[in-house]
Amino acid sequence: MNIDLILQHVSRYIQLNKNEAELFISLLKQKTIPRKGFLLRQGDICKTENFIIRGCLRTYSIDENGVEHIVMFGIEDWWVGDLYSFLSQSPASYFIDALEETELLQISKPHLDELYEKVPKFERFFRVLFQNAFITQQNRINQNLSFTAEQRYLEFIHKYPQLELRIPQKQIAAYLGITPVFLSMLRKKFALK
Amino acid sequence: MNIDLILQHVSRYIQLNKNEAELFISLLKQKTIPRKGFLLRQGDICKTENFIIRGCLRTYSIDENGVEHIVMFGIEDWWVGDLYSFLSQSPASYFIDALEETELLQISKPHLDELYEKVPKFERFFRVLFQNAFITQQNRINQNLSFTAEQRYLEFIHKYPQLELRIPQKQIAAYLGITPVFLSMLRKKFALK
DNA sequence: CGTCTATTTGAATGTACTCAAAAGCGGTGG
DNA sequence: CCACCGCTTTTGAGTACATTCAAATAGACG
Repeated sequence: MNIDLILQHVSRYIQLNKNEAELFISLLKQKTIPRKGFLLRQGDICKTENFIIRGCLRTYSIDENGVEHIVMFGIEDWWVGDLYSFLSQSPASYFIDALEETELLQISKPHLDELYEKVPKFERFFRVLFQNAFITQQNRINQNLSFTAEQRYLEFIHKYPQLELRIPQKQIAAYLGITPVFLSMLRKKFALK
Repeated sequence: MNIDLILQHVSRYIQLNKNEAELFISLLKQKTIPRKGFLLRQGDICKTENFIIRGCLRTYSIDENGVEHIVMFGIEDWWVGDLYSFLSQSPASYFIDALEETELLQISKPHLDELYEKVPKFERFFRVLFQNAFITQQNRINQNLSFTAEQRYLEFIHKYPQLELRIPQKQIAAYLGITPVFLSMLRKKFALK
């Protein structure tokens, strides 16, 4: 079980002694999701928060016209899940599926509560994580308000150059909030320059 | 100094004993901002996180064409600030000003760090706060991707009926990401039905 | 009461979408 | 290993949603 990655990840924010690290690890469960496999469907209860060791997931909704809208991509070193569903144990708003075969470490709500209880440092760990996520999301909201589709696309490939190579164009369009057709037109325009 | 509101707010998530509450309060500074007054300008360093006791603030950016885009409104019981600027003590991306005369309780970065140190429960407090803010923002991102301007407007007045009455239409347009002119057209359409 | 700002209205324009069809690409089975 | 099938991307034409510009009207505040 590939534990090093998550211990390294945690150690960027808090220091664990041996006992604490062992407890933490004992609360995790490994899972592998094949390409195109689902981690969560709209309407399910989200039972776990999920740390990605390897692979790529997308969190998305499907609107009344059947169009997919991606609220986030997850790759190595990221946590994914439907947080509201997880916390309230109510039906999920989002689908989560794999764009590549993906290896996860999962923690259930009871286990996470136990972890907060026994190792309160994890309050800080997740406080910092959510803090950062808040900043990232606020940025994205601001950019969605301020920028045209063209600017948002350029910003995306500038900020996530790795992702652009791994992910079909169609998915990038669903993240930017435009149609694949329109994204194709934008790219053609750039190619001419 | 009106402290009850913030103590009540904190007690929704963590329990403080008398000493802890006194320490917390001792780290806060009160401030009043007049209508149209600024709490923060783009380029300033954001020195404090700010809890709103009374009034209404807006956090916004101004794009290259001089157009304002509102990333959030803040009213009673909310925290506002430019979080990235606050944490890194680097120049702010956002302006924050008052739509109404607003009363704040402010905590500086050194004081907040001291608070985390001396009363670690506050790690949990802010962890939960950021958790909730994350969910709210993710929702907004999803709605910006999924909905037309018309749907977003209806959603807004449904979700924040109090705000709609307190805030000029122009500001709502800047929050929804549309022009005031177009919002006016939408409203006319509804009035006819 | 007068000034300044917000809102409304109308016309012309632009950005992004829909629909339809063709071309490209990748995975799978024969 | 090649051929085929399904999915993604491209291309083009027509359309819809939202913007810009300009001017008139309404409302708020000193």
